[in-house]
Amino acid sequence: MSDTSDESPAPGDEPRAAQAPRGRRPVAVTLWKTAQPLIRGFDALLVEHGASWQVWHILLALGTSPPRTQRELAGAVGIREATLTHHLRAMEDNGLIRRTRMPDNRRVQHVEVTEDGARLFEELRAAAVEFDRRLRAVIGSEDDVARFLEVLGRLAAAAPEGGRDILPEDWPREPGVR
Amino acid sequence: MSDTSDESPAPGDEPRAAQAPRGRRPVAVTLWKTAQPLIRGFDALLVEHGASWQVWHILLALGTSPPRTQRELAGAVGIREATLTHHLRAMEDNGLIRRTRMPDNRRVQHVEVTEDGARLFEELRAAAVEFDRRLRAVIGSEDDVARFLEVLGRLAAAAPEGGRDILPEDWPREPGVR
DNA sequence: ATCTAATCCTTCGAGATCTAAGGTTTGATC
DNA sequence: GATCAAACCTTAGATCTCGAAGGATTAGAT
Repeated sequence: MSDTSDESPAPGDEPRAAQAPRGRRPVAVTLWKTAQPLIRGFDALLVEHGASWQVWHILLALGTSPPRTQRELAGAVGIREATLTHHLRAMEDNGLIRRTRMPDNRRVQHVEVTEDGARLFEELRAAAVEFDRRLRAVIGSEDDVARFLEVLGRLAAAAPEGGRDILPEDWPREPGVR
Repeated sequence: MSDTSDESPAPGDEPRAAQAPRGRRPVAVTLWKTAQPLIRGFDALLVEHGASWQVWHILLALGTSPPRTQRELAGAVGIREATLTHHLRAMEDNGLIRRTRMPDNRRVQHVEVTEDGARLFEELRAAAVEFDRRLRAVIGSEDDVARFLEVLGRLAAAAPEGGRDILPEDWPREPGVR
C-alpha cells in the first residue's frame, strides 16, 4: 500500500483543522496496515486453492494443539465463539470437519478433522510454507526474524488477558509493571 | 488472547506450552494476532470517547495529508471506497465532516473536517498519543522502535501495489527482486 | 459535435464479525 | 433432590467489509 509510507507530509503542508501527532506514526496503525494486506494476500493465495485464510487458520489450530472445546478453538484462532460456529457449520457442510457430542460431557462439541480436511490442509500447507519463507526473506536474517517475532510477542503479551473482554484501566501497561 | 503469546519468553507467565510441533510460527499469523488485539484495544479506548478506530483513522488521514478524492482517502485508511462511503455518510450525519462537490470537477466529493470533527479529534488525540507512548515503551528503546517500524515498512512495501487489487504471480517477492 | 472510455462515487447484495440473549447440560449449594 | 450458577454452544440482530454493478461527470478520439 502506498499509504504506508506517508511520512512525506508533502512540501508546503497546510495546517489543517485536524493535526496529526507530529512525526510519529502510531505503532498500532503501522502494525495494522502491514498485517492487513499481508493477510489479504495470503487469503487470496488460499482462495486459489479452494480455501480461505480462516479455514486454514482453523485447520492449523486443530492440528497444532487440538483444543478441547470450541471456546478454546475460537481463542486460538482469535475470533468469537459465535463466529466460529458460523465457520464450523460451513466446514462441516463441506466435509472438512466432523463434530460429535462427547458422552462424558454433552455440552461440548468435539471437533475432528476429516480425511478430506486433512488432505486440503496438506495441500494448503505447501502454499503457506512458501508464503512464509518469502516473508521471512523480506525481513532479513534468521536473527532478524527472531528479533522481530520477539517484539511482536511482547506487544501481544501486553494485550489484555481475555483478548478484548475487559480493558484494564491502565492499559497497555508499561514494561515491568504488573 | 493468551495464545498470541505462546512463544514469547514472557516474564512471569507460562500456563501452557502448546507450541507448534514443527517450529516456525507463520509470520503473517503472528503479525495478525498481534495487530488484532492491539487495534481492538485501541478501538475500545476510543469508543469510550464516543468515537471508533475507523473514525479516528479517517480524521487522522484527513489531517495528515488531506486527500483530494475519496478514493485517495480510502487508500490512506486501508479500506475500499464503498466502505468509506458508508463511514463518511455516518460521519456527515454526526456533523464531523462536510462534503461538497467541487465546481471545477463535479465528480469528486471534497471532504472537510468540521469544527465538531476537529474538536473530537483533538480529544481523541490525547488518548491516541498516550496509547502510542505505551506501545513504544513495550517495544523498547527509540532505536528498537525505529528498527521495528522499519521492518514493518519493508513488509508492507513487499505487498502488492494497489493494496490488494492484483496479486502478482510471484508474490511476495524476494528482497531486491524486481 | 458526438461517441467512447476513464474517473469518481454510490448502491446493492453477500459474507465475516461482534454483542447480547437463549438453550442445554453440568456442578455446587442448600 | 431442588435450585441456582456456571460452562458451552447456538441463534438473532447489527455493523463493517468487500466485490460488482450502476450513475454521473469529465477527457479523449473521431
